[in-house]
Amino acid sequence: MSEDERRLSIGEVARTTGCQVETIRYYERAGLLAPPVRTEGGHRAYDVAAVKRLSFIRRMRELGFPLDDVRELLGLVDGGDYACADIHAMAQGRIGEVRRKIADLQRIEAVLLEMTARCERGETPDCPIVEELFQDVQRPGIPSPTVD
Amino acid sequence: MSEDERRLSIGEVARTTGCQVETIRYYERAGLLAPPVRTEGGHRAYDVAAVKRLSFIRRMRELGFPLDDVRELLGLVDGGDYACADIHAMAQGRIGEVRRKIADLQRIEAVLLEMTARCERGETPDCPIVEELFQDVQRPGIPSPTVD
DNA sequence: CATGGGAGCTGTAGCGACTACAGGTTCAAG
DNA sequence: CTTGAACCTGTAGTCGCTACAGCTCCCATG
Repeated sequence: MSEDERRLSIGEVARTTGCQVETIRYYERAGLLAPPVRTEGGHRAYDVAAVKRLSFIRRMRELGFPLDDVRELLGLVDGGDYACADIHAMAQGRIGEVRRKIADLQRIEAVLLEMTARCERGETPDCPIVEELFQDVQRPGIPSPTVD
Repeated sequence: MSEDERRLSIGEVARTTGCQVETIRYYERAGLLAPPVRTEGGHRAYDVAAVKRLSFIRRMRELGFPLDDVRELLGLVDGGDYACADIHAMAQGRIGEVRRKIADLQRIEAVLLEMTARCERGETPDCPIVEELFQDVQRPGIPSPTVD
């Protein structure tokens, strides 16, 4: 028996990929991971390919791709009919989102810094932060779309 | 009747605060906004204080505070027994989170840029991005906690 | 005064991506 | 053979809304 035929339990897969056991089962339910063969007792027994696939999913998730994107890309790879250009475009789109998010967060940081700078953090309930937030004027404000 | 006694419909409140009608009702259910008086027909009729409170909630949300924090802070303000220092600490904590998130996103951006730089976006299915993501080696990687 | 339609009402289900049980079965070490 | 960790299924909960469905209400126009 070669190295490629080794079977791993779901717990071993979880440890090697850094995913949680429940998440792996969730990915199977969600159609991202094919149902593996089972032992006589009904336990999942994964092969090396499944581990690679799961690592792929995990890396895409770490880069912030939504599961729909992961599913799409896996579909293309499975079919073997994907073009490098498509994947490039996907990554480019993601870069745009990340940049927008960074910009939003930097604006939020600036507002928070400005607020805390004016705060004397005393024992009295006269907090300029609270006062500012309770203003009835519409502040120029922080972008609404992607807040967090 | 003074200006302070004017009553507003939920739709008017939504327009002046920039919240959505459903969100306002959700905040009421969630215990952030006291149930307002009702008209004979059962429609909510808000006063000016409610509008201020809702604007406060909205601003905190825009700054990325979770509803639990908003609830807590409103509780303190309602009780009148809050200390400026506590609020300062809360804001400081939030600044830390924002900074961590920015750092994570910058790392993600760097990885995505590096990946796309090596991509020739051709018509063939030999994409270095896909290949990289399918590596079975554990990459140094992106921090797991706050991905997006 | 009737009518139409926009706004409001309640209650429930859905989103994304997990996470956390409860209550059972299997596996492997001692 | 016994123990207890790991596994199984199925369901419900998380967060902060959002989107119905199927009503009722309000008000302006004819």
